[in-house]
Amino acid sequence: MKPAQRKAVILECAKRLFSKNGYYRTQISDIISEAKIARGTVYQYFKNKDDIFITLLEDYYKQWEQAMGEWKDEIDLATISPQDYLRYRIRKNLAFFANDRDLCNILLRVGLGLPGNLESVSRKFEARILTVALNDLRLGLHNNNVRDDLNIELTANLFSGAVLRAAYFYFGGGGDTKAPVDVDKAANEIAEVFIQGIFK
Amino acid sequence: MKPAQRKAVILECAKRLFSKNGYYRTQISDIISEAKIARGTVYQYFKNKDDIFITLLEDYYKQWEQAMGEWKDEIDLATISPQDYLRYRIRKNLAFFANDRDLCNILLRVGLGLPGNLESVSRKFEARILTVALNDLRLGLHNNNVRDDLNIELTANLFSGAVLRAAYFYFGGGGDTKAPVDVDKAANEIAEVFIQGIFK
Amino acid sequence: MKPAQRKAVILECAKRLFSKNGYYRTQISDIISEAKIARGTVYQYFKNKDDIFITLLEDYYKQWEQAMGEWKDEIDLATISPQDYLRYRIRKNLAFFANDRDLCNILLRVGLGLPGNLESVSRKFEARILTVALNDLRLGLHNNNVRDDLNIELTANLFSGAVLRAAYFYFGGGGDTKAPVDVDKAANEIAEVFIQGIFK
Amino acid sequence: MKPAQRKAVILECAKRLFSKNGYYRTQISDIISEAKIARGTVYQYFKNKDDIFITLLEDYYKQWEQAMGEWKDEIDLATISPQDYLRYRIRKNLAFFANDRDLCNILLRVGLGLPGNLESVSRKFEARILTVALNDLRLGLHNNNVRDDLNIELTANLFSGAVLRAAYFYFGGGGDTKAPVDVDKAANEIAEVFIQGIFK
DNA sequence: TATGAATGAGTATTCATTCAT
DNA sequence: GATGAATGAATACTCATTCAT
Repeated sequence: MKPAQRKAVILECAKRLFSKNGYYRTQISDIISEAKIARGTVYQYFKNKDDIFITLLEDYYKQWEQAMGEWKDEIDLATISPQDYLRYRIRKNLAFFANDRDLCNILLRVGLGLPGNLESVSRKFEARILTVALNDLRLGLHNNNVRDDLNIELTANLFSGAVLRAAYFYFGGGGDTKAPVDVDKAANEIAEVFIQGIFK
Repeated sequence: MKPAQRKAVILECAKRLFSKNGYYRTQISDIISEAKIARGTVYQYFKNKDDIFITLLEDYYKQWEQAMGEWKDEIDLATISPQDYLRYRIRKNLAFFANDRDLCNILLRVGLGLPGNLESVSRKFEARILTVALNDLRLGLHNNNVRDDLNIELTANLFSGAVLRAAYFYFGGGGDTKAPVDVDKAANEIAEVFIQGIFK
Repeated sequence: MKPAQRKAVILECAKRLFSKNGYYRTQISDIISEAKIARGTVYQYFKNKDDIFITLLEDYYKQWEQAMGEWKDEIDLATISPQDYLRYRIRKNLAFFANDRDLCNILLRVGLGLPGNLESVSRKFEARILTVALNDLRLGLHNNNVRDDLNIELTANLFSGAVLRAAYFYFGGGGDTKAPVDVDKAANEIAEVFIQGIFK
Repeated sequence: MKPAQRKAVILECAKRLFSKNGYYRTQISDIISEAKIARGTVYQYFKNKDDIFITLLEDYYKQWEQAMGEWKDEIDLATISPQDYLRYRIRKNLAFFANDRDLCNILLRVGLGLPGNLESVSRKFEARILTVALNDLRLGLHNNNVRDDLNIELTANLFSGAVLRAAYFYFGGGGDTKAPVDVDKAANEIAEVFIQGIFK
């Protein structure tokens, strides 16, 4: 097996375990028996247990940023309606989280209680999601699409809280495989709830 | 000091520490030095560390149930408009979480990664909040106030995700004391976002 | 058993083991089985393995300083001959090292190869012994007792190297108990070798 | 690179590292990165880490024996004075240790705390140095040059302790290059200290 | 009831050595 | 011969819990 593959295997197993059991209850012993490798091998690829976790989150963070940044090719900002833009954003997020239940769990449910250094990585991601929502609202305000009296900071929190919760509802959680979700439909339904309350 | 007082002191200190550092990073040593008691004394009042955490959550759960159940005296279900009922519910929740930042943090941010037995307690609370939202929506549907095409299970998730996030936004988080929040105003603002999307 | 006693027992056992096997080959497991205590107990009294070693050396260093400083009551500097002063110094050192074979071994044979932080402690002691010898020679030079052409820095090294080696010869080394040594006689014999070469 | 060369490179690097950090703190990783070879290559030339260390010491031991044995061509035993013989011996030793600071450090400061098997190699060398000194003294006694009342076993210890310490003083120790030493002058100075005390 | 010294199972990490390529 | 990824035995240290005083 090539090094890159092996590193990927370790990450994959670690992800599954962190998702299921959290950081502390996942032990190096679990990871190596899951990945069928020797104890020392983990330390060939990662400095320590933290490093595995951070790598996982950072990778995911980068993927999310990339996914969110792809819109330039998918929609036409000049002509799209604010409502459709919102639908698009929600769909994009849902689709992203739908991809990987484990990372979804890790991001949405592992927070406080991580070793201090890891917490900040987790927070960074969360903060970024909030910021993107906030920026979208500001843009809408600037374009005169959003209700003038809207408390946009609060609304960004409501929105991101709601969407992440929906992602967790659909894609996260325990062992039993959930029914496949129609992401487009779900995105539209979420959008319908917010459209009236946000836009003019 | 009377036993009941002493137990309360332990809980108070534990709460503060769990809120700040999470379950694992809070050690018995921290609790006893904060509570200025001897190591063994903790075990006079609690079976073990888990027991402290569970007691904390269960107490909070009961308080929440009670707070949510008080509406019979505060509003008149027969005459209240659906919109006002929503506002009332949101306000009620915000006011509850506003009471105790530490418990707010514990509930909203400590989740995955607890020892198995604790996780279920944490989940139970969360599930209950969701259920209440769901029941409210069902009631609204039954009373013909809520949009017929609304996916109420999803919406309950959106709603509870949004409100809990707002609570965390306003009341939770780190050390710096946040500015006092006008709970009524915040509740109304949240309601405005949802009213149009939920009701007919 | 009182805490102070227990700490002393740990130090005693650790000393014996460090003396016999050196720092690295002495394991916490060895210490606890020798001291008949639990693993965790060691860490009630010492921060870590280093701390035990440092405590041992620092204690010994203090004892040595004290022993060397007692001369004010034992001899009369105003009337003592340089030769007798030398004899006295040697006897003092021999007597000190004769007290404790284990510490003798630790000091004289454990040096390079300690963890970096411990090395400096070990060096400090050695350097101090050298300095005392050097100061004595300077004093002799000043009092016009010592040969004018003597390279005193080199001689201090020769002298301390010789005396420490003699201490190790008489008191240090392996398991078999050596015959009891007449410290006074040995000190005089050592002195005879140096007196002619050092003094005018 | 030829095998013999490669083996020499490994030994050279290992020597430098053992001298600087001792046996335990020198790791195979250090040696291979210093020697710019692969991990496995070390084990083509040496059975294990111990083998490197032993080889180093044994080589040095042989060199020392050879150097000490060359006197037949350099001095004339029949005519040399006991004093000159002593000077010669000291010079010979100093010159030998002056050659290689690293081996000087390893021999003089790495002792107790080596893995059991290595310790004996180190001791053997030390014992040999002592024996040579002892034999010289016995010879002097036999030739009626040495003081009749001299404790020659003790004196051999004093002498070897002093000379090794002087070697360490002049040639051993840390990173900063010491000023070049006039070995002849130093040898004479050392001799002056001992001559009067040893000889009739 | 209160204490805090003692306990020991549990865990991350290291590093010499091996062996397939 | 040379390589370096893989191995796993070994080891220091943690921390919830107990129990004699």
